[in-house]
Amino acid sequence: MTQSRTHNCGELRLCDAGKQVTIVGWLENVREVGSNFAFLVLRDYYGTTQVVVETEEMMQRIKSINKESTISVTGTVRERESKNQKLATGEIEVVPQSIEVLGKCRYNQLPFEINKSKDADENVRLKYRFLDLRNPAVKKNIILRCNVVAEIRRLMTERGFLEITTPILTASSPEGARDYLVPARNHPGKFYALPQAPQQFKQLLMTSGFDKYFQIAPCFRDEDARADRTPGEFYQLDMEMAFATQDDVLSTLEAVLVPVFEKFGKYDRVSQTPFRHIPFNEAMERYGSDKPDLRIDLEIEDISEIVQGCGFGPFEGACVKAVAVNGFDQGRKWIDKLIADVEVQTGNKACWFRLDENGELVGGISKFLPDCKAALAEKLQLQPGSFVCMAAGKKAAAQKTAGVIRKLVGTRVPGHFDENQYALCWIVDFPMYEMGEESGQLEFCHNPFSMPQGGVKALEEAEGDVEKLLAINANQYDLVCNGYETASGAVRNHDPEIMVKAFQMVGLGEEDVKAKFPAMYNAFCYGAPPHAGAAPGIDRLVMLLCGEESIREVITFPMNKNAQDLMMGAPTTVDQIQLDTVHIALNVEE
RNA sequence: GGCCCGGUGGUGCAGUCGGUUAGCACGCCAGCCUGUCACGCUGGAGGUCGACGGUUCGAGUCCGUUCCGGGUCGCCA
Repeated sequence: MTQSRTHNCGELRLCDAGKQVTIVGWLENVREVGSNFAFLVLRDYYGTTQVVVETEEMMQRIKSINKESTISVTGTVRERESKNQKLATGEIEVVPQSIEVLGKCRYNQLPFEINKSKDADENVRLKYRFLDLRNPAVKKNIILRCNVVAEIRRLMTERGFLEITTPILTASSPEGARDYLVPARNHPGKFYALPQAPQQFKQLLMTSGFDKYFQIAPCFRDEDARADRTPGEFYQLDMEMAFATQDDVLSTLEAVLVPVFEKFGKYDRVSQTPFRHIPFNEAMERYGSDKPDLRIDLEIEDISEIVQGCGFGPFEGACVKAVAVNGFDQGRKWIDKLIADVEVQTGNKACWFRLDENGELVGGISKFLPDCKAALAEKLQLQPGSFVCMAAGKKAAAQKTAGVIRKLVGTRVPGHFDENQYALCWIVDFPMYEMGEESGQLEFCHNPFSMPQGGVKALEEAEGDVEKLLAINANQYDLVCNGYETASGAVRNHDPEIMVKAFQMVGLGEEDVKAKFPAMYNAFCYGAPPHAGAAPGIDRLVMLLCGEESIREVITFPMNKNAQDLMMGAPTTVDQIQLDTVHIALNVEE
């Protein structure tokens, strides 16, 4: 580059007319108007600026330059003859004296058009992510993410939190997700693991007396992807506070996250603090989910007792949940789509009935229900034109299915979904234990680090009584925003004796605790502070702020669903020498 | 691993009941156009319809198998 730029492509204004400038960027478009006259659009990070070519010499010069080449234009700023009010730089143009190609684009046909890259096939976008990111509409999410992270750092630091980094190469943890393993060259047969979260490190920092810790922490989990869950790696605002209660953590996160939602969010409305607290059991009962979307005003009703004996097989002896809407005017096709979508998302079939304009039971399973009609009408506040969709089964399955019905009906029937807001709530009082579906044994419901409510006393009183144990709640909480789990946290169990007791309830002993969490168990025996913390997911938070439905839109270089990086070609095979160095023999089926 | 949806020129999509030369928009190439800004106009190139097999006189379309992608269930302490 013979001449450094004097201005960027977003800053020239009418007052700059007459100045000699050099601007650089990507050749976004060429509009030829007449054989000796053309407009070039030059784009950089900051914006676009129009360059007008008026001489035959310059026309020849630009003919050979492919779009998306980088060029340097030196020339004079001039007031436009016809201005474009839609553009920040729309009042001026640059008349070039020289145009230098800095980086030639060797292809005149791109894999996709830059400004339409969001419509392109995702494989192609991910393979050419560097081109995809040239699109300002794609780039904007990444920029927002940077600003969000900077703001979070500022707010946390302001509140006295220290950002402390923790190891990436660490020990495999025995529970939770599958680990990513890294062979240890100097220790044949042994492996490091990438951390699923800095959980144990941050708790150890508390025992070391770092009062308030946070970290924008990479976390690695070898689990399958979802639309809102990237495979492989993701980032959390990992935070922990010593000598803190649940309320200390919740109010800290409210104080940090609300300004972030207000400043960067797509929607202006954000829930007022303190956010609503909804106990887990209540959330499951009323919303059929531990991450309810509170923008939907529908709630689930239990009609198990009303419909017992109605003669419809799946209802017999089952838990039956219903979602009702009034003023329903959709046809059979709509309903069939709903039932099909519920089945796709839950694996369970929903059933339904309607009341027609005369208040008569019609459609679906209505023929089984005449005897229950009055009771149903009272419980569900039915009117002529009501639609009721139901799920039956074991309690948890019926709740979950009804939760999906609530979400689909609420967003599809007009008037029940107040979309343009951030509806936040805390889900609290998660159960400490649950019955394992496969094992039939008592298991930790979420994680074994949480302090059981009532402490060791609650455990001792419930010991041996499965019902009582299942009723014990943990000091554990999730932050939910618009139906997405946005953060998860707990008051930790910092007492080795309570830890051992908690493990005993699931059939494990002191030796197991020591073996699974040696550092923490050891550290807690040397005087640990009560502590609590949480970890909001950065990717999901930014996704909510941007209003994106795919998490890949807020990750700079995302992997695809199958945890492949199509751009870099990861994962790859490696040389035999590399394998030998780390003492790995492959056992791969053809 | 199960289920649902999709795969058609470089890109996005249409393609009816199985029937003639597979359409449209954008992009690309050529020509025209002196104020465009989603520039416009005219013409052109570009397709083994994901792959394999089957049914049929005839398959983009129907059937089977398979590959790839997305969604979802399982999974995610």
